[in-house]
Amino acid sequence: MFRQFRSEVADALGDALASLDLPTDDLGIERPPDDMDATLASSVAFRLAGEVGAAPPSVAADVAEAVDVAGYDYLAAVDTAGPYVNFHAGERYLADTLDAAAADPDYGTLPDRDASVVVEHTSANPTGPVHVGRARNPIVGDAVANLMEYAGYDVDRHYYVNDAGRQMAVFTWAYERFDESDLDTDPARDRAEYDLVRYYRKGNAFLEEADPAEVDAAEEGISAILQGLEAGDEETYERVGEVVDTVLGGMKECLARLPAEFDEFVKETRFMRDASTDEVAARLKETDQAVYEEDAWQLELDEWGIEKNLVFLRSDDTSLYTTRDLAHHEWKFANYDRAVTVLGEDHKLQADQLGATLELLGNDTDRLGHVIYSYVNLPDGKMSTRRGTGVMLDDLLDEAIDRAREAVESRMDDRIRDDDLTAEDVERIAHQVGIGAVRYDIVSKQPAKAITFEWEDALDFEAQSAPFVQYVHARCAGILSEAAAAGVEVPGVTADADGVVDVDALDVDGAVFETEAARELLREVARFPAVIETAADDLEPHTIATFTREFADAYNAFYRECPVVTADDEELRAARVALVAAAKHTMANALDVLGVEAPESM
RNA sequence: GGGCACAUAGCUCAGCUCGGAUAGAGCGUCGGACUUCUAAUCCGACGGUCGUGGGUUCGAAUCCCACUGUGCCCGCCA
Repeated sequence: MFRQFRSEVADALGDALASLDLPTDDLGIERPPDDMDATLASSVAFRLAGEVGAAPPSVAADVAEAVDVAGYDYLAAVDTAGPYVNFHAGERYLADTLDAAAADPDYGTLPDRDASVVVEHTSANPTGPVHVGRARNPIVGDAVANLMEYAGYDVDRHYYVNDAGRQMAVFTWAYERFDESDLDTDPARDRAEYDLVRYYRKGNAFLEEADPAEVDAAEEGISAILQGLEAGDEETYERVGEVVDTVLGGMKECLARLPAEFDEFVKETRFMRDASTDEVAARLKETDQAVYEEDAWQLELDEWGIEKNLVFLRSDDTSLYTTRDLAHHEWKFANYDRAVTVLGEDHKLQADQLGATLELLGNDTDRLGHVIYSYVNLPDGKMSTRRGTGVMLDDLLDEAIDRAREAVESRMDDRIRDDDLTAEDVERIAHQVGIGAVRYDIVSKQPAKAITFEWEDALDFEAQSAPFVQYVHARCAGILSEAAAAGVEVPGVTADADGVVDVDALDVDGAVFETEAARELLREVARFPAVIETAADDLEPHTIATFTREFADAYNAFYRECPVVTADDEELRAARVALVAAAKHTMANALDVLGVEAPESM
């Protein structure tokens, strides 16, 4: 609704300016401050004041006078407040919003764009347990993927597996070289990646500490693995693959707890085996930017503002990570309309080089998108799988669930409420709130900002956090089930088990719009699809979290002022039940984008 | 040394892409509201040189420049 209203305002204002022979290139349409009773406003009068030769308020009055609201569905009135032209939506705007959102559990989903997008995220090297330093990636990445789906894209989620590098060669060598008896620790958790990471750490420690002769022998073994991969040796692929798949299997289980699921795990070696990396390298050699210096093939990318040469073939003619990633991205372009990658800021230069080189190879890099996030660090330094430092994501999630469970239980004791929560309910709520709080805390912040991990901050359920917005959903669900269970007769309006309300017979011109709190809530509901659209266009899922907070404020004001089940008359009750259903769908879907569960009760 | 980010209330953060109405929330502090559809809620008060300095503009937290501080990157590693 908001999107149509916004387009109506643009049309009406454009026509008005044209009729006054004024430029229409900058309409200055914006959202007015919260306390202003207008749906949209324009600051165009400021810019036209000089041209017209009159003060902005006078220009605004002339413009408002020239706007013709006839013929528009939602644009009902125009007035001015000083230099601003304010646009007001009519009753039908709110009525249609109520109608659309109450009846549609998928409210907020935009029309199919007939375009596919691959969202690549996480892609952590399969060397061991997922630690909190990396956790921003799956949480932001999953939200970006969800967001694109809501925005009408056909989305695939990919995890790019770096299975061709030295790290995996070292890991494979160490796994084969050492036995359980060589290790001095037990696995921190009974899962594959916790088991195998011990070999990886043991191998790395060995390479640092062992006698030079032993290290030389080890390096020979590692080198043999790397050469086997490069030569396309099947046996080597199998040896490395066993380690990669086993560790990755464990990491998948950890990520599934968030939950973050993937449609495909794309292995780097795939682009070595199918010869596409060689093909990319051959094409790069033919470009004007290719130079052969210091025995290696390089690209001069200074046209793209990158001073550092990019080596794409080593002196022994083997490929590098970036060369393979080029083949990987051309494969993405061949299969998808857009490719979005979520990656840490340490990969920024590499991403810039990749983009420049893809353009050089003739690709349309407008199809490429990046979400760059800054790492989560510990108060006293970085997290490292190799060194074994860091807080594991599993431990954070466990602790979050434990603390959430304590909170549920203490609230049941301390509070005056008619709870009939079963033990299963407590456990469900603990999971929903605990994991939701971790995700919400991370996804609600701008990814570019650095975060230092502190247990207390990460697990604070009081601050603007998941339970605050989840509670709104639980309140909606409570009212709807209350209305249904109490057998409240609401003509034309029935809420089924999923909270879907049939509003066909609802008199939407009814009293629901008399209360300002209800109108304000409906305006927030109306805004949701536009919020999805903007967030998807900008790849900014954190703006959805901001929306959930603003939406929660509007809902809580409505909740305070407008009794629903006990409303005075049937028509009002029916309309408010529909509004609650609309609010529930809005919040449920906003939370769904964020990957945060929407509890029916809490 | 060069490049890319970030800096907003005591603390944690929105707002910046595309300049516009009194810079917004939460936490903390202080004071209120549960015989009421769930108080994980709500209401009120206190709290700001928007890092510093310049510039552009009718108008700058927002755009430009310089500086300071912090993070990240600058390998024939991934």
